[in-house]
Amino acid sequence: MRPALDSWSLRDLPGAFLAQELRYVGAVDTNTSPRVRFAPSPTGYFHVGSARTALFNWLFARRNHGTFILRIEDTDEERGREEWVSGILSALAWLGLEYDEGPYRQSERSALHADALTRLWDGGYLYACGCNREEVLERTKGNQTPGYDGHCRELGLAREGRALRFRTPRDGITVVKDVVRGLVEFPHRAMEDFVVSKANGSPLFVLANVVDDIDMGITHVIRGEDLLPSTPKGILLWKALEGSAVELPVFAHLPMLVNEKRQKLSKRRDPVSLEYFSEQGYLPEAFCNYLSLLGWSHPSGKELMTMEEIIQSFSLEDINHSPAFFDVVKLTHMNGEHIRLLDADVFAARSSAWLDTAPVPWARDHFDMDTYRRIAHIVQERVATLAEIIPMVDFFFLESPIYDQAAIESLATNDTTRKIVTMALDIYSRCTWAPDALHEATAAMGNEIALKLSRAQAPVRVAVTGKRVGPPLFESMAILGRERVLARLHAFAALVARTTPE
RNA sequence: GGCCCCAUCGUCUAGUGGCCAAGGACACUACCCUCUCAAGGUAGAGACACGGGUUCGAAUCCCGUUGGGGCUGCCA
Repeated sequence: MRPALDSWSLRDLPGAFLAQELRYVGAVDTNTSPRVRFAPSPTGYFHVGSARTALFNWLFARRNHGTFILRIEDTDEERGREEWVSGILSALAWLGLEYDEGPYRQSERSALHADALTRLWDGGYLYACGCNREEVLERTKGNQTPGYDGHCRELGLAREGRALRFRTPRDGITVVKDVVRGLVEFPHRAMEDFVVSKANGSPLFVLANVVDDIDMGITHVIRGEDLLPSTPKGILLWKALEGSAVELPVFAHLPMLVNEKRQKLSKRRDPVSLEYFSEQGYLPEAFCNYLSLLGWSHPSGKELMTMEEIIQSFSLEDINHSPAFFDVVKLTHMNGEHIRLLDADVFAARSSAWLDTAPVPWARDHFDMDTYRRIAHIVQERVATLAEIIPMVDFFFLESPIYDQAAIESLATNDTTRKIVTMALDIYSRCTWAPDALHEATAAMGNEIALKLSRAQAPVRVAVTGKRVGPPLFESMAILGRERVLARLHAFAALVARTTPE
């Protein structure tokens, strides 16, 4: 299905290409150190598809001791917005994908693009076009091959004030050599004379993208598969600019990330920004780990990996062909695994830092780091996201717990509740204040009225934490302290009395 | 419509002609563990889209069909 890379280097490369390769013999560094770029356009918030592309570029650069370049493709001043640019920057920062060069702004490189345009014009590769979209559509309505009909191709129109089109060869094909797809052939007759610059003179994507790639010495173009159809256009431009014998970059078109309807993830249609994941308490390393598994897999099949492990085994050749659905459920599970991988003190530090800016129900100055440190390891082994910590520890930092109404009501109609609370008030005021002793005391209490521990602890749990589920009760009580526990039991008794229906 | 890409459990994938009565992970089910909830452990259910070839032998190679997707902008 996919020809080996070296099979085509011998077979279909022209002699000139081989000569080109020979020039680099001895020039060790330029030939062995790859240069890749992540080139987002600031036309929407940063979503997971962009993150995956950025990650794969970064992984490839790190694996091969190459250079990872960030280039903002902001040539469309109509759609670009400055806040989207900072969104890109902060997303990359959160992901931990630091770039070695950039951020370059394409809009600041217009002199370069203008120069390329002039060279192409002078070389006869371009022609001016005065048609507008409506006219073209009108003329080509019934055509077999869609797109521009070449109306102005031989008109010899003056360049000024007109859009410029590339004179696509009528015959022949352009072959895209792609590491993940193999050789992909595009017949020229199915390619239109595409526009390279607008009537106002500003360059379009294909042009600016290629000119900048050439200028920056990009060796590997790693991007989404949606860009595959525009690649032959880029190659045509590349050859027009650099000569047909030029050494093209290695292309790697990554399979699309799709939504539940198997459509390409879109900024408008699938509003899941990266910000959401950091706000929900996903760990960037877990996020990257999960993302790395979308279209790529470790040769051993290992899934839970550190960034270092991923870097060490990452390779473009191992990327698969099919689109992948971004599954938040699996991401969440993996996030939990990464949380559990953390050293206890690291978890305490990172999670408390996250809590610091998260929406929490307690007053900020009621948060107590010493208490948190004591409970953190218990929380660590049962949450999948940092956001799940909040309801699990809130009762430590609240004056009185947030009561689960359903729990209160069901306990209030239960006779044993009152008994247990009364007994608990008594026994907890006398017993040793330690998890084991509290465990025994509660079990003994249950024994007296023939209740299993699971039943006997329930009212106590609700009284102390406000909820039916939570961290281990006796450890929590030990940390909370005898006074506060007793106070909550009293308050709870009153609450139950008030709630009890006659 | 045209061009291009893709096709293994619900999902992400392993698989590059025999080691596959198809392996792993998430989700699901049952059980174990257990003070609740998780975590953890064990077991289970679950897929090669279809049809033709090639071959002693095909999930793997070829052709076709079907299905899905991408592109088709003076967006990127």
